[in-house]
Amino acid sequence: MTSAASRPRREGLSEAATHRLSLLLRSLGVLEAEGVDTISSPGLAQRLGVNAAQIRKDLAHLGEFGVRGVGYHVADLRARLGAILGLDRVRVVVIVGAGHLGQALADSKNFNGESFRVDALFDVDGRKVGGRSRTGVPIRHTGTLRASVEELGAEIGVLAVPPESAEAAARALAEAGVRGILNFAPATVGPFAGTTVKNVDLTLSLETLAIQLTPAAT
Amino acid sequence: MTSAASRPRREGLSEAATHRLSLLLRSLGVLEAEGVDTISSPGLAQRLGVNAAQIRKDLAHLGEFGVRGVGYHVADLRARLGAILGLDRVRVVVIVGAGHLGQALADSKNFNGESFRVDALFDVDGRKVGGRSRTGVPIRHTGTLRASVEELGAEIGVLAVPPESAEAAARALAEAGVRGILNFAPATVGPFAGTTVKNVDLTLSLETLAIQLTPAAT
DNA sequence: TGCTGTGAAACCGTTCACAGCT
DNA sequence: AGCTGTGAACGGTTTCACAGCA
Repeated sequence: MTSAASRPRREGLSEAATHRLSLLLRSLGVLEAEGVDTISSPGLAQRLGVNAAQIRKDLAHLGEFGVRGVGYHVADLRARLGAILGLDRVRVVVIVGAGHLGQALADSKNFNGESFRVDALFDVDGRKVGGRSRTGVPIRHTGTLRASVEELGAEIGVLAVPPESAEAAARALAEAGVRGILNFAPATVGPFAGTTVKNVDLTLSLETLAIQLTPAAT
Repeated sequence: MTSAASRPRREGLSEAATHRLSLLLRSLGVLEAEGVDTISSPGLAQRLGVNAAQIRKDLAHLGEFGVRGVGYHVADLRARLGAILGLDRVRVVVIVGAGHLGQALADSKNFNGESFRVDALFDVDGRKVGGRSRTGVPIRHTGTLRASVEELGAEIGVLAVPPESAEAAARALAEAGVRGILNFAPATVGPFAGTTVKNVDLTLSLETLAIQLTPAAT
C-alpha cells in the first residue's frame, strides 16, 4: 500500500529539477525537526540558495501545495512530496562488487537511511563469499544475483566493480530485474530496457573539478 | 614545465561541456590504445552517444583541432586536449576523513591514475593517526592539514567526513590552500574565495535515481 | 566526396512579473 | 499586505544546415 493512486506524473521532471526537489525534501526534514510550521518560497529559496520562482515552478510540476498569502505547511508538504517522489518507503538496494568501495557504501549511512537499505553484497571472489561487511551485510556470489534480487525484493543495484566487469555486472542486474542501477565504475553501461542507469563516475568528478579550477594565479 | 604558455581560456566552458570533454579525453585514450589513428566527429559521437555537432562545438571552445575532410588525429588531439585541460600532469590529492569511504577512495584506481595521486589521509581519531591505508597512504592528524598541504603541494582536497564536520573540514582545506574540494558529505559547504567546491552527494544520487525510476508497471 | 568549423534556428530551463487568492 | 501559481520574456545550450577546405 504505497499510495500509488492518483499519482501525478513524474515525467517532465528535468534532471536538475529532480535534484532540487530531493534537496528540498531534505531541507523540509530539517525544518520539521526545528519545529517550523510554515515556510514561504522565498524562505526556502534562501535556504537552498536558489530562486524562489524556481521552487514554485518545480512544485508546480507535481501539483499545488501552497496556500496563497501564507506559504507551505512544512509537515504537509514533506509528506506529500515524499509520497509523490516515492521516498516515503524503504527500497532494498544490492551492491555488486564487495571491494573496499562496495563495502564502504554498504555500511554507510548514505545508503542506509529512511529510504534505502542495503541487504546484500555480491562478489565473484570465493574468499569473500559467505562473509559479511563490518555492519553485517552478507556477501553472496554474483552467480546468485538473479535469485537474490527476487528473494530480497531489491529495486536498485549499485555497481562497484572494476570497469572491465561493469558491463557484464550491469546486464546481470538488469536481467535480475532491478529497476535502477547506480554505476560507480568509470565505464559506460547499458542501456537496458526497463532499467534506468545513473552514473556516478568518481574519476570523472575529480577530472571535471580539476578542469574547472581557476588557473593558478602565477 | 607544464605547457602553461598561450593557454586558450577555459572560461565559458559549461559544466556539461566540461563533462563531455573529460569523457572525450577518456575515449581518445581507448582509441589510441586500440591503434586508431584518425577519427571523425560522427565517429566520436557514436562512441559517446552524443550529437556530432556537439563535439565540434565543444572543441571549438578550445581551439581548432581537426582537418577538414579527414577528422581528428587521435594522438594529437589527446595530447593537446590533455594539456589544455590540465590533465597532462599528476595532481596531488589529500583526503580528509579516514573512515571506510575515505580509505576506499585513497586506495582506489579512480584517484590514483595518470592525473591524480592521493598522498595523505587526515583524521581526528588518534587511533588512526600514524597508521596507513591498505595501499600505504599515511594517515595524519587533521591538525597538521595546513602544513601538510603545503609540504605535499596538494591542489585538491576530498571531503569524506560526516555531515556535521563537513563545513569545518572544508574551511580547513580552503585555508590550507587547496584549489578545489570534492565534497562527499551530504551537506552544503562554503563557498570559499579561491577554492572551487564540487559536491558528489551519494545520498542525493541514490535519491534522484529512485525518483527517476519509471513507476512499476502494475 | 567527406569532413570541420560556424552562423542561424530550435529547444529547454530559468527568471521575471503579475493576476488571483487569503 | 503577502503569498502562490503561471504566462511571458530571457538566456543558454543543443541541433541544424551549410560554407569552406583537403
